[in-house]
Amino acid sequence: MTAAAPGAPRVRQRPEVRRAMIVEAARAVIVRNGVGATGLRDIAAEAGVSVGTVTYHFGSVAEILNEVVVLETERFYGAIVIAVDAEPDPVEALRMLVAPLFGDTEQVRQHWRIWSDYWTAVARRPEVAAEYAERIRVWEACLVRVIRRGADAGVFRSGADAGVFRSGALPIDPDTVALKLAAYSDGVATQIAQGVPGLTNTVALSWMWTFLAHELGVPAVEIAGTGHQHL
Amino acid sequence: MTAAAPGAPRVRQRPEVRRAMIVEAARAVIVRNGVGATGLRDIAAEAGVSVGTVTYHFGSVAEILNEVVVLETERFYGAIVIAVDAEPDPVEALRMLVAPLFGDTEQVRQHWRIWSDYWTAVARRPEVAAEYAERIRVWEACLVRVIRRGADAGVFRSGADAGVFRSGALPIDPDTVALKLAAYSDGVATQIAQGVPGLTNTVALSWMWTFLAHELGVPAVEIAGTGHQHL
Amino acid sequence: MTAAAPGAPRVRQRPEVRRAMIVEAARAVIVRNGVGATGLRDIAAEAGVSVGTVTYHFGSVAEILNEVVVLETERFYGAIVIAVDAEPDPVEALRMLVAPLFGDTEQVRQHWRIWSDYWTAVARRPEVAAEYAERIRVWEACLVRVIRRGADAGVFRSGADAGVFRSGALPIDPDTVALKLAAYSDGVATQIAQGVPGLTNTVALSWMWTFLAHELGVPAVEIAGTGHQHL
Amino acid sequence: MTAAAPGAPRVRQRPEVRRAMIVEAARAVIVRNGVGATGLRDIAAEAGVSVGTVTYHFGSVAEILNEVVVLETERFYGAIVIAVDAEPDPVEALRMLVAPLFGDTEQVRQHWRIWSDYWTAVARRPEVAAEYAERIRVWEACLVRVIRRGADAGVFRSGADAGVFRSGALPIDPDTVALKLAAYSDGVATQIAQGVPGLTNTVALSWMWTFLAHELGVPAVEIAGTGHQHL
DNA sequence: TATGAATGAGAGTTCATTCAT
DNA sequence: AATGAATGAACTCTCATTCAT
Repeated sequence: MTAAAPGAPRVRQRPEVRRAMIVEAARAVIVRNGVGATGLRDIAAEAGVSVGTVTYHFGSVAEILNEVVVLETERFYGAIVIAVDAEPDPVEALRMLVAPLFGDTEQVRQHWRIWSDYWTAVARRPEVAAEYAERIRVWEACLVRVIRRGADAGVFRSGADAGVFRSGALPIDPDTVALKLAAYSDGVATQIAQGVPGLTNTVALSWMWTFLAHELGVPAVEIAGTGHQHL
Repeated sequence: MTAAAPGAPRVRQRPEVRRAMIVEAARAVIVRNGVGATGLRDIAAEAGVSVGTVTYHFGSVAEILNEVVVLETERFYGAIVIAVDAEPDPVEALRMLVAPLFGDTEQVRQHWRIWSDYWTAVARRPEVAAEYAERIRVWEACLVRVIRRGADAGVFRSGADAGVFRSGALPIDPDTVALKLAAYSDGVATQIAQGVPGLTNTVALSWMWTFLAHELGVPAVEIAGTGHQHL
Repeated sequence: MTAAAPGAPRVRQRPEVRRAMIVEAARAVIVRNGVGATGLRDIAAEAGVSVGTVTYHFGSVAEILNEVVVLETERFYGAIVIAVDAEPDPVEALRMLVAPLFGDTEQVRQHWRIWSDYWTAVARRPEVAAEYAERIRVWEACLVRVIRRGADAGVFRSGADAGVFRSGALPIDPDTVALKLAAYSDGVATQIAQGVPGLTNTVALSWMWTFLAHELGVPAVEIAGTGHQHL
Repeated sequence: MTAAAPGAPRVRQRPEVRRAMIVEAARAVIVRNGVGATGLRDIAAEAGVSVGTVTYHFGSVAEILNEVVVLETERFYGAIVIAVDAEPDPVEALRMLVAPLFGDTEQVRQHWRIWSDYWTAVARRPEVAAEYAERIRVWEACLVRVIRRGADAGVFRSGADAGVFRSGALPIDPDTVALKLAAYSDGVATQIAQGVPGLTNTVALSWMWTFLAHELGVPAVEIAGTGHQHL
């Protein structure tokens, strides 16, 4: 709880500062209680301000929730995407992009919690999602770029049927592979969030490497061991 | 609408019958509006009974939602699981178990809608999930059995690193592979539900086959072509 | 205050009964505080029920206000209009219709209070007014009928310019005269509501008779004296 | 919109100037939205100042509304009253005083809009009305003076019962006649505001002349024709 | 068994007013 | 003189739950 003591002196903040504080508070409430249980009064209490202050700075609760997700996205992926786009080696870029998804930190766990809640909340409101989709899908867009670079450079090769039948070199479709990986990582993160025993972030990450090894033919060398341990 | 005609005499039903009718009505409302927008009044109206009748038979709305998911699970997977367990050929059993996930029918779409909504709603209430986990995870449990049979029979082989480096025969862990597939299928179904362009059930199913080809070495013959088409 | 004591036992009423009780309570609040100061909680308190009960029976506060005006209209004018339409003598019918407007009773004062408030509140929402206009304008419609009967029978004659210049028999337009009288009575009632000194209902009524004497040539015999007394 | 350009430097104004600007803005908002929908923020936005500035100059929103009506009254009636009091001929003076009430201009329509809204709003607050009554009733007070002059000069004569029975010369009560006309004009203006079909300002004015012809015996010559046309 | 009127806490939102700057 | 961030009470409306019938 960051909530100010009752009767605390009224402190003025510039709007962008106060907005940021409120969004931060809302993020904390969402992480603790979930999007569905995040109300105006919870946010205000967490931010240590009155409800009036919250509605003064935001037109609606939905606007706050959207801001939280946008903030979360920028904070979580912003630096990563920049670094990845600057990395010349596609294989290394791929590692830099995927590894943070299942880092073993509280920040990662909170990220997935916000993410999964938000998607379900907006699933029935596609018009809301559309407005934010572009800003939110930065990770996936970056992944597409990385895959394309690797495919063009010839370091990624389609392994879709590797070991099953003798296919020649199939062309890689970056959009498809990116979507597959996004779906897979989302699904795995959801399972983790539900507390499946033995499914840690480390294990999840090894699964991603295995998946990419099949899809793009990249070696899953460094952490090869972890992928095979029993759950 | 299943709602009874207005003014129709409401017949007395035995509790289990009335409960089933209400759960059926609740399922319809969830499919139409989503779990988050399913209220007591909606359920009662859909069932053609009063709100009092609903609360007479159920202790809370949450209980109804749980029942819906249990019913959905039994209905969707019940016959499949029995047939799969009776199928001697593990490869055929695997096909029988996975194919229905992304059949191109309204029933399948409704199933995923209920499923994804429920998990997110329930993610914050692990005690609820635990009570129902066993009954809900029948598909996954069946998958574990099938994989174990195939592994024991030697028809499934670890293809985790197939085509990447020359690994010898790694042991298959049925629980792990089942969990992976469950996560993947959930993630893909969520993407479909959000209307990703080009991502149809047919495409999704081909992705599952590809995934299993890598994980278990089973040939993805029948529908091999679809998996490679551009999204 | 009709409000029930706190903790009073929950009493069930049939919907139409409860609705009527709530409308009655809303009427009392409007009379006391005005339409603009009539809120959900005031109505509930006055009716001795919870706010939930009010919203259970009415979809919105606006619906209640409309019901109050409709009730008020029917109660105030219903019997009068029937009697007037049954009265064969147009002059007598006219007296029966106009006299109640400024009867010296609390009911009449309340009526004008509700009436004036409602019209102003609704003036900016013509679509609301339209729905209720027909039911509300029963008095004016009845007046039109009476004037037409009297004009047809030749007992009313245009006195628009009587005493000013020698006009022959001008045709009477019932709609116009009715509208004039409605406007005049509304205006006078508004002045009374604002507590103009010396302006009583009795005086106001004499003004109506004088007005009609000029417009329709009916003698203002009975109360002729009062019209000339100094305010 | 009178609102200042965004980002424009806000000049310091002397209090009476700023007050006048705010009252002017409030008038515009009232005309556009009605008294009931005129809030502090609307006024501030319209005036191009902050809410703080508005409350710095005015103790409450009600005070602003009162000022608007006082301003409106002075502006609408001020010059008229002066001219009327300077006009030696009572009949001509009467014409000069009544004609502007239903002139066919936007200004007139705005005036009645403000006027009717205000009266209903303050009807429940007699203490407010009292404070402003004197300043607001300037028109009525002037009318009283004109009638008295005309009566004293013998050019107005009581026509209360003209054409009905042969009364001798009844004494005219200027206060009563003025109040009657005020009530009538208010009532008719309210009907116009509600959009009664066919009821234009021109027709309304002819009604006023007819009314005064009866009450004071003045000929309704100039526009005599319009008073009789069918609505 | 079944009903549905009644409840009241809690939701988001509005808004006149306060006051530190 | 002017600002505008901050306040909190009050608003309408929703809804799962209770319980007398």
